[in-house]
Amino acid sequence: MSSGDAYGDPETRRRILEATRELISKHGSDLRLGDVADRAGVSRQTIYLHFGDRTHLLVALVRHMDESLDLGESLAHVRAADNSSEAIARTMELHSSFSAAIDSVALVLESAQYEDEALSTAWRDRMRFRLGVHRDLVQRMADCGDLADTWTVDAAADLFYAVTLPGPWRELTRELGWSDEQYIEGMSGFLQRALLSDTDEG
Amino acid sequence: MSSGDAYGDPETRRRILEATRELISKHGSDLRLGDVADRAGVSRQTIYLHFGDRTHLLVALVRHMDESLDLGESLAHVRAADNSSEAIARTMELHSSFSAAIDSVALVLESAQYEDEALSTAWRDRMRFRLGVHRDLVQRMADCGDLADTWTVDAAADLFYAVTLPGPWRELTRELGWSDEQYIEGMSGFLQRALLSDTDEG
DNA sequence: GCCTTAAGTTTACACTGCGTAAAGCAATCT
DNA sequence: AGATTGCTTTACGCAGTGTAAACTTAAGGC
Repeated sequence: MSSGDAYGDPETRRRILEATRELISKHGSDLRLGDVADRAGVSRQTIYLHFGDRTHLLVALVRHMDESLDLGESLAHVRAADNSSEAIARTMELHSSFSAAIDSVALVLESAQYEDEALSTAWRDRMRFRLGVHRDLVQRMADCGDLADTWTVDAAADLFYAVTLPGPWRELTRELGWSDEQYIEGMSGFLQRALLSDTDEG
Repeated sequence: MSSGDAYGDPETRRRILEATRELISKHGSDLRLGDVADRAGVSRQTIYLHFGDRTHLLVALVRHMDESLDLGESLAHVRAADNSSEAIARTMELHSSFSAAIDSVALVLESAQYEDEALSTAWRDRMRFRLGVHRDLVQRMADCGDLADTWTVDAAADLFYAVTLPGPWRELTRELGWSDEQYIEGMSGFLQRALLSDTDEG
């Protein structure tokens, strides 16, 4: 009912998802399905026909955004870095642009996940993937001998991941007035000092 | 109507706030005022008499928790540390116990702040205070010459603050299975390496 | 003892947003 | 022509918030 078998015209579906994304970025979690319908140029019931309920609309939105953002290319660029310091810097560049793009949706999903089973799994899926990316990165650092002795790969990966969550990004850039550059520079330096061995920090 | 002039019996007020806290830790942001009333042994209308509406109940809860937690003592213990490394470690101990105590409420407030003016100011007030505590701490490090040259006091304070927000704590301890000790140890080491000058990391 | 005020209860109701149900309409397939 | 698909329209049930008004109970003033 929810995942594979899409009801109706894919174009209509897409328009609804786009409308949802736009309204979330304006009104956060208190978006009304009626407004989404209006914005998509569709009746409210159509949303129910396509997605079943509010929750599954948001779940679909997560997938939709992942698909439309096409992470693969950016990740390849990170992996192409020829030293650990540069890899961290490129990761933070990616985080910066990515966070800005998904923040309003992330905010809603983050907070809804603890009240909603389906949303929770969708969001945690995403986060697991994110964690995996960081783990690979840290593993590479370790393989090069760049990871400081203090850290196991797992511990460093978890910290790298946790510290670059949307929350801290939001606080620094949205509340404390850091520019994108400041965030990238600051966090990169922070992580390089914390994770890499003292010999080659950059 | 909301802040200074408290309506009714302070004891009743306290019971309502306690009930709110307990129910939030169970049901998160979808607590129902009816349930709060039941739990507090009071009619639903009494809540409205005391707090006006749902929002101002939550605002009052923020103040209530701050008062009941009595931060002062713990902060004194942090300041009594005789080197920067130890100060960071003690800060993380404080964060650990504190985060666990307020997490469920923090989660609700964090997410609601972007939809609700009154809640937003209440929560940001709290966060400003938190930031100030970290800034003082970093200032002390700088005064001792322990802060790494890379950092200005402001940048280091912002990062210290942002990285120790409830979000990362929640992710590490709740989702990635870190124990309290692991969080304290891991984050302390992380911050010490990142912020302190290379000569004396501990 | 009587009056007043404060604190809280009870009942009732309006409003909003979610979700469901059913009938109808237009286009397309066969 | 008949059936299916995609969507609309109208209608309704339900839960939770917030408001209003009338009633109860207890404490204080004098």
